[in-house]
Amino acid sequence: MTKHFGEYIKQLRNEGGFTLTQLGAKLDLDSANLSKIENGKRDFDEKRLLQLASVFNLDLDRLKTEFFSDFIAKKLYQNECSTDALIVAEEKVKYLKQINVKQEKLNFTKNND
Amino acid sequence: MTKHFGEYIKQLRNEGGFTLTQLGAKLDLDSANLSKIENGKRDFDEKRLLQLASVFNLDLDRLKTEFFSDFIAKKLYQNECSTDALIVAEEKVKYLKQINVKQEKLNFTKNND
DNA sequence: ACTATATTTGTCAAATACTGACAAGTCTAA
DNA sequence: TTAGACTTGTCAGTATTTGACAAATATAGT
Repeated sequence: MTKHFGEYIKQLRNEGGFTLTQLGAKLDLDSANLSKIENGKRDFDEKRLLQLASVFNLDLDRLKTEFFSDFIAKKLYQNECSTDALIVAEEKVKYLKQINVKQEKLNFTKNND
Repeated sequence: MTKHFGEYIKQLRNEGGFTLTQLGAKLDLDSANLSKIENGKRDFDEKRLLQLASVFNLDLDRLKTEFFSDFIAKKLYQNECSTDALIVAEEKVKYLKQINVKQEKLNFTKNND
């Protein structure tokens, strides 16, 4: 388990035997900034997840899970929020998906009047 | 269940019989902007959670749970991220807390050399 | 229909946060 | 001690968020 996503990247990088400069190049990222990310002083930008996955041949969905779980844990921890929020969040995601399905059905009907 | 936190505020406001202007005043918030929040067109600012809790006499921890669960659900939904992230996040929160405890112990020892 | 109030929507400048870039520092191994 | 790796600090440019206000629309009472 890593303290933050940057630490996870560092692990990957070390396992892969890359330098900061090498990995930075693959991610379009200054090595200095990558260093900060690895040390938790900057956040890794969501938009580079796909690149990261492809550099290390990772499954994007798993990587997302890693990234967002980190993001969420940090948020809850920093705000001293109960992990009950996670349970509630799960229900809400279901609810949002369900609404979306309903909306699609409505649009379908509408477009076929 | 509400689609977003703003909708939840709207419920509270209606139950309390306030107008947007009235509630806005209590929250230091322009009524127009509060309207946008209620309709999901702006985000409610975290820093006003305490005020919100006090206006409606709500338990702050419960309100935080509501707020952050919404925040998290939105994040996962928008990024099409698996809810597995929630399980992982729970472990991570535990881990972060545990690290913090260890750190405190270290500091304690240090300060008492 | 008219008026007053409530709500919604659009816009904009100011404040804030984020990002890329680079310089300068420390660390490490040959 | 020198080269490459890594860390840290800083800063201007960019993007995002926020507060504020005007104007449009909606709603309810008369």
